[in-house]
Amino acid sequence: MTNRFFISTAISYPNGAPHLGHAYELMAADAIARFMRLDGRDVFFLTGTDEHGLKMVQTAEKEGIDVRALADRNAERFRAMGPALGATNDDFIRTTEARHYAACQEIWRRMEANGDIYLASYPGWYSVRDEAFYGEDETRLEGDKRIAITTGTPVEWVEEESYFFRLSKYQQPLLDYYAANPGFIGPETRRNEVVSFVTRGLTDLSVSRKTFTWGVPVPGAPEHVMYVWVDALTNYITACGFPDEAAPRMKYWPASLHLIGKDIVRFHTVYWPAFLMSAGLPLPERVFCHGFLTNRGEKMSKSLGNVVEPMTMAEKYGIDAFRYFLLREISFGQDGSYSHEAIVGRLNADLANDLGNLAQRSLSMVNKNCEGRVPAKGVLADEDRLLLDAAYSLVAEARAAMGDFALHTILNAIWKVVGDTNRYFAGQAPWALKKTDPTRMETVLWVTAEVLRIVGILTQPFLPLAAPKLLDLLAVPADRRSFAHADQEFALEPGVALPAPSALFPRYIETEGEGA
RNA sequence: GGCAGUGUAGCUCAGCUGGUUAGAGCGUGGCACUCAUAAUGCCAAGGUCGGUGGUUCAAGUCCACUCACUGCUACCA
Repeated sequence: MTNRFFISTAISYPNGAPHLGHAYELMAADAIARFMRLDGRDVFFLTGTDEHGLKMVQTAEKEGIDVRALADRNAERFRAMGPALGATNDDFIRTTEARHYAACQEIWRRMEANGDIYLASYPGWYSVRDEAFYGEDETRLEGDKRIAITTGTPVEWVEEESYFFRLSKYQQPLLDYYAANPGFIGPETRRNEVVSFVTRGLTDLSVSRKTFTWGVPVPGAPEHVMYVWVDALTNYITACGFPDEAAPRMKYWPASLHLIGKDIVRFHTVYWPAFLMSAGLPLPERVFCHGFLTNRGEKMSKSLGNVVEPMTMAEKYGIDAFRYFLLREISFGQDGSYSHEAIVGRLNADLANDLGNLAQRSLSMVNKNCEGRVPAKGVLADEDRLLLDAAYSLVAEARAAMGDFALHTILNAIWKVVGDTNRYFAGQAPWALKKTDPTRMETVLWVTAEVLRIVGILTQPFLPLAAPKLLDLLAVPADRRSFAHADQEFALEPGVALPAPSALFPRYIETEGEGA
C-alpha cells in the first residue's frame, strides 16, 4: 500500500495555448514520476485540463466558436504537449468528461449530506478575471468603471443566490492537520503563509453560480453550476475512479503529491482538504509549490513580448537540455530565470562537455583498445574505490534530496561525480597507460564505464532520451536499469560486447543574430 | 502596518548546532595535455559575507537596530 505513488500536476485552464509555466510543471512532475518508478514505486501520474467557467465562455464568444469546440481544440494542445516533452503521464483528465461530472456531483452530495452546503444570497462585486467576489470596500471607482483594489480588475455588481460551503467550520481541523503533518505544504515558506492565513479565520465559500451554465450542474438544483474550484480540485479523485470505491485506481488515493504553482496554494491546501474532510475522504499527503519562471528576471507577458513558447524551446534545444536546464538551474520551489545564454551554457558545459565528452573519450578508447568490449576489471586502486563509492552513494543521496523534492540537489550531486570522473580520467591518463601498463588502462576504463552506468541510471528521470542512450552504449540490459541496479552487485561484466560509441549531446553552436 | 523570507566572489548559489588562511559551478586570465564533442586537467585573479552597534577568548554563523528586495496579509481609500 505504501508502495503506490500518485502525483498530479495542476490541471491547466485551456483558454489559451500552453506556456512555459505549464511545461515546467509538467516536466518537473514527470521527473518525479520517473524517479519514483525507477525506485520501484507503483506510480500513477496525472495531468489534464480544467475546462469550465466563465472565462472559457467569454474566450469562445470572442473567437466566435462554441465553448465546447474551444475546449476540445485547446485541450488537445495541452494533451499533445505531454508526449512532445517526454512526459509519461498515465492519464489526461478533462473536466468536461462524464466521469468527472459523476465525481463532482457525488462529492457535492457528500458535502451536502454532511451539512456543509447551504443556499444563500450573495450580492457583491464580482471580478470575472479573478473569479472572485469583492466587498464594496475592496473596490474603488476608476473613472466610470469600478475595479478591484488588490488586482485592478474590473468588477460588476452581481446579486445571485449561491450555494455556500461551510469553510469556517474547518478552520481548526485544518490547523490540526497542518500541525500533525508538517510536510503537508512545501516549501516551508508556503506552509507558513497558509497557516497564518487560516489562523486568521476562514469565511464560508461560495461554491455555485447561476449566471452561466458552462459547468457541472449542482445535484438537485440544475440551475446552478459548481464553482470552478469544487469542480477543478475534484479531478484528482475523478481520475482515481471516484465514486466507484472498487475502481482499480482507487488504491492511489490519497495523492502522494499535488505539484502546483505557488499561485494556487490556498485552493490546494485550504479548500481542497476542507472539501475532502467534509466528504469523509482521505487527504492528500503533500502539496508542493514550484516557483515561477521569468525571462531574465522579468515577468513573461504577452504585452512585453518576451513569452517563451515551450514547444519551440523543446525543438530548439532538445527535450533533454530543456528539461535538464529547468530542473538543474532552478532551486525547485523558488522562482527562476530563463534565458537563451543560460540554457546554452548548461547544455554545452554540463551535457556536451562534462557528461557527453566523458562518455565519448572513455568509450572511444574502449572501442579502439578493448575490442569494443567491457574492459577487464583488474585490481582496484584506492582512487578507483573512492570514485566508485561516490557513484554508488548517489542513489541514497538522490532519495534523500527527493524527500523534499530538491531536484536541483540531485542533479548537482550527480554532476559532482561526473566532474570527479573527468578529473580521475585525466589523472589516470589511460592513453599513457596504454603504452606502459595496458592492464591498468583497462581497469581505469572499466571504472569510468561503471561510473557512467550509475550516472546513466540516475539521470533517466532528467534526460529521458540521452540517459537510455548512454545505457545502450554500455549494453546495460533493459531490465537492469532501475535504482536497485545502481549498485556494485550489478556492475558491468568485462567482456560484454559494446556498440560503437556515438555522441550523446551535440554542442549548441550559435547562429547569426542569436542571443536575444 | 503586521507576519515570514532573502541579501556571501561578475553570475547562480553552498556554508549544520559560532572556532584554523570564507567554498562550488559558470564566466575571466594563464599553463598543461592531446584519449575526447576546440572537449579535459592544473593554477590564478576576484568577496571588509547589505549596513551599524553589541554578546563572546572567537561571528556570514547569536542579539538589537537599520537599509534593500520578495511573498502572504491588513488597513487606508
